[in-house]
Amino acid sequence: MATTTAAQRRAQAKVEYDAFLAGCPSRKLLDRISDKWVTLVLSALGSGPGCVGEPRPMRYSELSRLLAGVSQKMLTQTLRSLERDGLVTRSATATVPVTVSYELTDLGLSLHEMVRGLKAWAQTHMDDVLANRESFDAASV
Amino acid sequence: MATTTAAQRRAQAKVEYDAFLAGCPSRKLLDRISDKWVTLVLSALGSGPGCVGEPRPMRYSELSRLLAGVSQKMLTQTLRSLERDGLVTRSATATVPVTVSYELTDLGLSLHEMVRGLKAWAQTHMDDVLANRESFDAASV
DNA sequence: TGGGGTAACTTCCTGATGGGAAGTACGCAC
DNA sequence: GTGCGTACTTCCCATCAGGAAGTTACCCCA
Repeated sequence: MATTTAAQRRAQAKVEYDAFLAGCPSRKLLDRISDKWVTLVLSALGSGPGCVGEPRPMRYSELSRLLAGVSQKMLTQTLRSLERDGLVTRSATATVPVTVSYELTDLGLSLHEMVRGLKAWAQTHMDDVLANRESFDAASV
Repeated sequence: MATTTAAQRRAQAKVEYDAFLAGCPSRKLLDRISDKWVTLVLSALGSGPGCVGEPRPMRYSELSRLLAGVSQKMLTQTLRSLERDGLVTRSATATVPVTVSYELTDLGLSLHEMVRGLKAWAQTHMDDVLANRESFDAASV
């Protein structure tokens, strides 16, 4: 047949791209999204401050305040690359001073589903990890 | 009451730890697991070369070959920190030369569930991202 | 009319970090 | 005793992230 369904194309992509290969474009993409600021920005845009809300647009300054410790440079850089990859949209309104807000696209939302799990995992398993570190450090004195 | 169940403690941890805060330990943990080599190592140990198999132990050299482009330094460093955090176990058998193999713990397996999604996402949405980049770059000439 | 304020960057400098390559330890085989 | 294979470890350098200060554009208040 001449046409393929989305599911078929996706299944094919799975064998075409292999993120284990250094030269594969999907490896570079995986490197890009396996980044702490990407994870935090997507978490913020996807479920708000408490990580329990709905996806909603957020302003630059709001993100900057929420993601404690992010430098302006890194935030701008991260948002720019997410925009380029089609994961967020940037919209500036001509108020004074100019107001810029960022929002997840559908594609960004699909990645958010994955990333949200990471943040939740870190928070729920923190105690386990801490305990493991303690016993590891104690053993290797 | 004086005792708490594991589930209660976990629910409490969710509010105690907030990875958005720069000083929170879970933020540092999230930074640690939002790392390209962590993602790739966990993917490899969790589902083998094609990302379709079962979790199984892998040798240092096997990982090094599979994760094309990883330096020995980074692989050792990543494995060490995963071991410290209780996500993998390291077992050396006294053959000649010594054989070392790494295997996911239950904790590592639970993180693998999240991480596997990231790699799959990168591979299935590669084309979308590529298309977005093209139109973005074309628009900003 | 000019000084101050704010949002969203941008630039510069410097310290940290990742990659590459070379070195190490061990023990057997030749 | 020399060479090899595995699993590291160390050193050096290029790149990169963080911090702080500068930039633009416009309005408000005196």
